[in-house]
Amino acid sequence: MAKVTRDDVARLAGTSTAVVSYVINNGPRPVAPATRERVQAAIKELGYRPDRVAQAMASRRTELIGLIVPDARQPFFGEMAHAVEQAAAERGKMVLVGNSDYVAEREVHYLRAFLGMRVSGLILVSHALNDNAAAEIDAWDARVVLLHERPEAIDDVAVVTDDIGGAQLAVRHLLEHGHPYVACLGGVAETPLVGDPVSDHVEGWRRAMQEARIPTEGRLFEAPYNRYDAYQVALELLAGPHRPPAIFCSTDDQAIGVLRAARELRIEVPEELAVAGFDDVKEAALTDPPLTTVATDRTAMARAAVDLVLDDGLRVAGSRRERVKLFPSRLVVRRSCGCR
Amino acid sequence: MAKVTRDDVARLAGTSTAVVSYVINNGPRPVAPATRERVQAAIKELGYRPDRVAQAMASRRTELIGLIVPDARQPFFGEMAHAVEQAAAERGKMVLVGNSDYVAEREVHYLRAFLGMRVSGLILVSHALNDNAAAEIDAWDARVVLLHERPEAIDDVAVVTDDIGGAQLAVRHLLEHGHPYVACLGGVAETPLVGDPVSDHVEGWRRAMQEARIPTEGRLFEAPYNRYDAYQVALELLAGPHRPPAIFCSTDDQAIGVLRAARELRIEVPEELAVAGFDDVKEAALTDPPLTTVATDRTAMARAAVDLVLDDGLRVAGSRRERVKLFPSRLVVRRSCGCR
DNA sequence: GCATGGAGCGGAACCGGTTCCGTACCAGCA
DNA sequence: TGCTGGTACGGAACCGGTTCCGCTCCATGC
Repeated sequence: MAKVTRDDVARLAGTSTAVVSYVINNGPRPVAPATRERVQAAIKELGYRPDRVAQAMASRRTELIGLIVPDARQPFFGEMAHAVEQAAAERGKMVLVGNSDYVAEREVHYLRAFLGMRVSGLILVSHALNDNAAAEIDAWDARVVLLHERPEAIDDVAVVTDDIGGAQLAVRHLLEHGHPYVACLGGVAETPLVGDPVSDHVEGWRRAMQEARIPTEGRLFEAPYNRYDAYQVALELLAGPHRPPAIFCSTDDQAIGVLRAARELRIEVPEELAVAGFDDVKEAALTDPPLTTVATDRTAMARAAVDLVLDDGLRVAGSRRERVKLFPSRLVVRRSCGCR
Repeated sequence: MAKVTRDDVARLAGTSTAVVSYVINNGPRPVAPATRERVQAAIKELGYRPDRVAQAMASRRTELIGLIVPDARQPFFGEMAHAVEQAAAERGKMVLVGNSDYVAEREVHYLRAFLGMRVSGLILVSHALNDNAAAEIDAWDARVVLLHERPEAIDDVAVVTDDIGGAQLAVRHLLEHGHPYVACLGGVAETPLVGDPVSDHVEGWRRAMQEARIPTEGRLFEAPYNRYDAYQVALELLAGPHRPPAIFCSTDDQAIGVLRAARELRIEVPEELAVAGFDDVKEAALTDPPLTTVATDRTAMARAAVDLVLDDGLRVAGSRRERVKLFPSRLVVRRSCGCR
């Protein structure tokens, strides 16, 4: 099909290209109803579709939001990305997703690429944020919202959950079952970041243990945030001489790996080992036993992030206004912790 | 930071904007080494970054590939999307991902949106493809490659696996263990499509059963392609009066749901129930017991799809050249089928 | 010595829209 | 009737690049 431009439409409707533009965008200038109808008829007849690239070029705007996540294959990030996509669609925007794979330079790569495409805003759910990225963002004068994470380097606008508090809830709950202590499976921090939610989970664990006057030394273990690596680490830990009575994992995905390792070793959960996670991914309800975890409202958070980035997303490295939107987290009790 | 255009660069380097362009794109016109260096110095000094939108506008090309999947949260699609992203990155392209959520109109929506953004090609891994979508693609004269699926409406360029043959392998393998028959958990087809790989899995099951002269009537069950729905269906099926001795699932995700249901019902796998899936998602190695399945080379398929779409992706609804790239599938034997 | 040709570059058209500016036209009012 | 003001619209500049066209300059060949 031959390319149809707005010129063709204007010609057929007997008007100017400007008017066609106003009809398509509903203003801002008044258009006589009769003209409007002629234009619309012409558009339909020719099967005209405006060229988004040209629109973006001329208007210096796009309908795009960039989203950067570490790895969308992990359930938490996948679900978060999906929620952002939904929220964006509700506002007529499309989402570009980039997976950083936890590599800082890939993150900067996507940052650059997205900004070059003139996305109208950026949402970062990222582990690898560093000064390099901050500089990039600053140079482009971009609207950015941090979702779920809040590294130090960049901390103006963020949508986060109460990670420390949520973790405390979970650990306290485990302690109430009378376990002498609760071990913690934290993440492996390539770049230790203040504001990393997962390390905040570790912090929550630490606080809950301290409240109960239980020492934490030697009870913190580490694994990458996914089930596969957590499985390997758990196999060693649980088969070793100091198997903990209970373990709090900083992500559900890790907890799933731990459950799998326990089964492998014929350790009964929750009778011989209590397990809790964090995130309440969909799968947590279908593990065996179902996983006790801490839920966050991903849908609401995604919506908030989209709203913020579109309405008043800030330049990240500019004024330190500290606009942080905090969402509560709540404990979801299932069988893996020994209740019922 | 003030916007820097190539004009500024040209001025600083004492040359024309055209030359700047040739330097950035490495040709096609020769540029004297000295000039090239002056331009590069100017670019660096000014921190100039070309505007992708303007580039796309002027060159009528983009570095974008559109990818439409049903739901990237499902492991298979998530892994496929990741593979495509990798393959595209190797060729310097970026991927726009759209989730159709199995809804045909959302698919057309993304199709339209992506084409409006002048993606240089489209890769469809989609269930909902229909004539509507085909018309849209045709209207835009787009380059399209179908990955993993091959609906009738659109069948020129496709990258697929040997779904029927792979399923036969798995079912034959199950039969060799002496089970009187193998049940099949197929998909729920909103729109029955010839070329739907998952229904091809069912077809493979049917053929393998026929080879062995075993009737298939009443032995085909249906569930949506994810573990959650499959779990529900399996609970009923396995608790009912006609529990099959073995079951072949059309996707691994479904098989995971079946395994979970079996555990819930205290049915031992593989002793009391043999299970096999299809796809060999990463998680299949970590189920309990590990899942026997049929593997396809997603990395190679994704790469092939990217190559096809960039090099000689065809207009889908044009000539019926039937360019189909078939990849073999192979059986991966793990414990869930009773071996070892 | 002069035609030939290719390398290197500047100028300008162009991609397909948006948006500013100016004007024609008509109604309302003095 | 003449002036004012607002409505509807046409013309054209502009967004920031790419790419075509043609010019200059210099080396080469006869």
